[in-house]
Amino acid sequence: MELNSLLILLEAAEYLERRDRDAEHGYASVLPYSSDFSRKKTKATPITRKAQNNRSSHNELEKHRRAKLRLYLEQLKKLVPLGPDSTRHTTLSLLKRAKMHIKKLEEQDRKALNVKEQLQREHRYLKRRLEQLSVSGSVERIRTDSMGSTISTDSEQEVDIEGMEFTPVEADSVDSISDGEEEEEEEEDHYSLQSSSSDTSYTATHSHRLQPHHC
DNA sequence: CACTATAAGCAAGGTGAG
DNA sequence: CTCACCTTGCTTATAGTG
Repeated sequence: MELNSLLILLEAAEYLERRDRDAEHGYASVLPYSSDFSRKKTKATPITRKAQNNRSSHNELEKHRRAKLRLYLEQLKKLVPLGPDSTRHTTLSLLKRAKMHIKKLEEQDRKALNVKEQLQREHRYLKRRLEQLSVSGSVERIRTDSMGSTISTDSEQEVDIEGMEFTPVEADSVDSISDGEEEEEEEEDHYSLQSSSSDTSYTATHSHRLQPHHC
């Protein structure tokens, strides 16, 4: 479905909600037109043949427009997960559901983005650590004097990072991290030096392997 | 540029079905 | 009574014309 149509439908949903709310309070809802716009019926004008033609063609066009609207609603219905009561739904309820669904998707998207950024930071951190260790020859020592428990190849570590799965708890921690995102962004280099909560747990589990000289 | 004609869209009010 | 549909009048945008 075109985004435009969806936006129009969402606006419609908001308008209908507002109208219902306003009706409860006994005052007219604000129309999309100018606020003082009052739709007055004009005095009856004699209906000419031409006017009749115009009118019927206009009716026809209006019918077309409604059909299009119905079509969009049908398409929307396919996109929005409907509840168990999916057999009975009104236009308004469908639009409300669509609105909720979009909000949910936006939230999921935001969370996924946070997780991705977190993983990227960890990836950068580990890369730097690896470089540091290679320079000091630590990696070579690890390879020679350990026969199983330590990391063996770069590719294996790559798999570790890529394969990391975030439990809901981790995702939450990521969320809490994102609250102070701005500071973290500007102090990105500090990431490897200062340990954030998840960082700490990560280095705690991995540092004993990566830093044998500390043992 | 001002005016007019036309098309498209919107909202109000009426109506019938469930 | 609620909802969807229909009709109709009004507004707005755009194209055409003098």
